[in-house]
Amino acid sequence: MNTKERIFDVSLDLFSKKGYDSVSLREIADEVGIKKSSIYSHYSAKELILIDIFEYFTDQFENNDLLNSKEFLLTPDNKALLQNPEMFYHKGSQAVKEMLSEKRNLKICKLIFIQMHHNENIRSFFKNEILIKPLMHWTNFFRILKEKKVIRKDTDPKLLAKEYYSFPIFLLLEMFVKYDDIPQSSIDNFFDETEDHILFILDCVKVK
Amino acid sequence: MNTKERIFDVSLDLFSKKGYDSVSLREIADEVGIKKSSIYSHYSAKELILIDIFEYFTDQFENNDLLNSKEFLLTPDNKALLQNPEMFYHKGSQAVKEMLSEKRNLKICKLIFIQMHHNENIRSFFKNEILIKPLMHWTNFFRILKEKKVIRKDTDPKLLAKEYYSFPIFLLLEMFVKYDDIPQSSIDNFFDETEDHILFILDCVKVK
DNA sequence: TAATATACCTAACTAACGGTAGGTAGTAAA
DNA sequence: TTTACTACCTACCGTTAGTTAGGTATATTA
Repeated sequence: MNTKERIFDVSLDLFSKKGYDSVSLREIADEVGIKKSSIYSHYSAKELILIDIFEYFTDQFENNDLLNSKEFLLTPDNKALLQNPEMFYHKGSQAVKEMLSEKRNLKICKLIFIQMHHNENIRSFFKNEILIKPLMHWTNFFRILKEKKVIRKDTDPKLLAKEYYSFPIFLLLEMFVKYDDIPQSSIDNFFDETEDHILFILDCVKVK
Repeated sequence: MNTKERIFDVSLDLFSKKGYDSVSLREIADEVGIKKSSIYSHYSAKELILIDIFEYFTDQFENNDLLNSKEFLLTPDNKALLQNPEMFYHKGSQAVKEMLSEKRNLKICKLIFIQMHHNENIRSFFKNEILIKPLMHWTNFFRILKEKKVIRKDTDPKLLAKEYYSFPIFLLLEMFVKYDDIPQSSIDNFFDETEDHILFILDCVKVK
């Protein structure tokens, strides 16, 4: 593992625990085992480390196979979906699981939660990619289920989207507040609870 | 309005927008219209401003009449609750509404969301008072409803508590990410959406 | 009227920050 | 063998942070 990667990982680790501003280059250098000025051989400014971390994440976000797969795309003709909406949820959940199973990504995710109020780029990423787009996605999901009479007609797709989505976001927030280093058991638990949750919601609104 | 109060309010305003560390005493002093060293006539250290703000909030939290009223206390013998659980929710919601209707409290609430990852006191306050205790409260709520057969017996009070509570927390987070200054319309909307939400949940699990 | 306290000021201090200059040892290419 | 580059070093820079010292004008109290 080369020095630049070590700087990347040490920075990410510290940033995700204390926030960007509270971590000094001296601290990073100490942890890596070099002098602070040597960091400049790899990153020409502190902020470029943060940008690098953030780019690493968004690249993965955009290139995630499952999130972009045809199976994940929701169309009104998707027979499999209509017969088994839980299956469709499962696909999406798989994509998130794949992403968060890498420790780096989980740390970046935490960093985003911590840092979004202090950095305009991260804030707008959170707003668009973590709030608006997923909510649109799930609204569409419930809208189609409603059109196709899989779920009751007195339901509001937009409300249901929030009903569904607020739960895992809450769990993430809870996790990030609770732990500096997030244990694997807690991650597993996150997916279990979210699974129970979607089953509950679907059971509530399905046409019996 | 005396100078100390002005320092309090200006600090709260800036802290809730940019976070504690990103706001300098110069900035606060400029906004108040005095020199930075004059702040020390009122607060002997920067952190004492934050502590003062935080104490102001927790005092209100502990002394909130509605939250401590008998009507709010949940007992298995509470006939009114069993006949109309929506009413019980309404009481709790009133207490929160009363609290957040004061602009200062809303700003402090935002400050807590922003600052909790950087301050151990605020983090543990959030963990205990905003996460653990409310979840216990709502678990108890659903547990009694279940015992008294108001809601279905195949429900899990703990899951229901999270089902209920994750939603308003999500809305708060959404609001704090979206706005620097939170407009009244957004606050009104928060309570409307939360009301729709609890009605939806109760409707889902009620014995018909 | 004299003494005291308050609320502000200017000016300076110390510590820490991100960043730069300039040098050195080791490696690789010409 | 010379040249050039890389990755690191020591030492220092300017800036800004929170904080303190010491002074002044105003208002209150003895």
